Amino acid sequence: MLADGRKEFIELWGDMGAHWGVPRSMTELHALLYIVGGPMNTDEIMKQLSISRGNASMTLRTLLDWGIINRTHKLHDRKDYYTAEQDVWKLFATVARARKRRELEPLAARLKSLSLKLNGDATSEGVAHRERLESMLKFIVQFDGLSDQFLSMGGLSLDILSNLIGSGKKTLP
Amino acid sequence: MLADGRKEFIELWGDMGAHWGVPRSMTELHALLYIVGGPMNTDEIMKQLSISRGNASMTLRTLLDWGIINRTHKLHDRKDYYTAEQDVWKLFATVARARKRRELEPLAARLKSLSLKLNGDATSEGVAHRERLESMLKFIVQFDGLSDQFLSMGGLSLDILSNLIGSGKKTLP
DNA sequence: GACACATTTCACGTATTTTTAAAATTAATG
DNA sequence: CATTAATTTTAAAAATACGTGAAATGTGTC
Repeated sequence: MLADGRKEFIELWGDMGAHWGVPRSMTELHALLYIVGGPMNTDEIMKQLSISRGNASMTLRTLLDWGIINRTHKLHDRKDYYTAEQDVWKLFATVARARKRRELEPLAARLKSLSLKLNGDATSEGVAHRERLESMLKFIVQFDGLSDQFLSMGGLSLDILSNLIGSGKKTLP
Repeated sequence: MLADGRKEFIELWGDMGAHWGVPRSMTELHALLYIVGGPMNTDEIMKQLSISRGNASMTLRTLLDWGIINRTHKLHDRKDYYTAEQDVWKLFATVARARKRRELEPLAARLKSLSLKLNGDATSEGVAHRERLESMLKFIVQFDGLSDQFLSMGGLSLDILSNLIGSGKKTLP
């Protein structure tokens, strides 16, 4: 039913997900909704991707949790319909923010408490270890802060920053 | 032999790796070398992490490939010794560049060829699909370019950019 | 409030990935 | 050039993650 190019896009997106440690069906399902553009219900999705109802249900829920798809309804139809966010920047920012919250922030917190724990150790070795730990921590905190700012800049950030950093060299003639 | 805090750091780093789809022993081994700071040989590493020689060997090779540890030697000792890069920015930039090359660039290439393939389809549906595909592609290409610039800025990038973007608001008093 | 349909949960089997242990290869020393 | 030590490869075992289908739980309609 879906033309070749679209199937290939879905596969491609699935490969990408697999590479990133995200279940293949997660990114595939999202790719399907993204490329189709309009709302689809669970059965249509199951058929297109040939996945089970259970899998579809769990994956849809996770995508909803991540905030990159939405649930809608049609009149006189009890089925749930799903649509993907079409703004690529929003998509990216949502996923990035979620990852940041789930991974970077807990990491920083654990490093911080570890650093405190090492305070007691006054041996030269202990001090050296704490220093290394702290430069790691410092980096992560800085990176975290920068990504906050970056993500709150909105969709034009990429253009703006490219110009800022590259001192305008790389723009088109 | 290793104090508690260090063990915890290794575990923490291992957890992080697992989250990112990288084998746990990969990031653990790197964490060990990073926190210890000095050169270690395979046997010391095996003992500390209680992993097999085979595992240690394969993991060390991969870390060498990634360019985040180095091989050294001691006089009158045939064993190989390994040290981790201590500069956190270099560490980050190396890993990021490798990921970029291995993931972002092939992705962009595949999207590009897909977009061409869809050119033949002149139905309104086909056109809509190609448009979505192309906004995705455009984003990825832009992002790719920006990260190139970012990664070539060196260790002070984080500070500099924070000030640039945040218009100096978030610096210390 | 009971029926029909839709969704979610969960225990299970399957597949993939990671680790191990042992065999093979490579290199170094006397 | 043989012997010993170190490393890499390999194949099997263990661990983990993934998807499935059926049963259970919801939800709206008559």
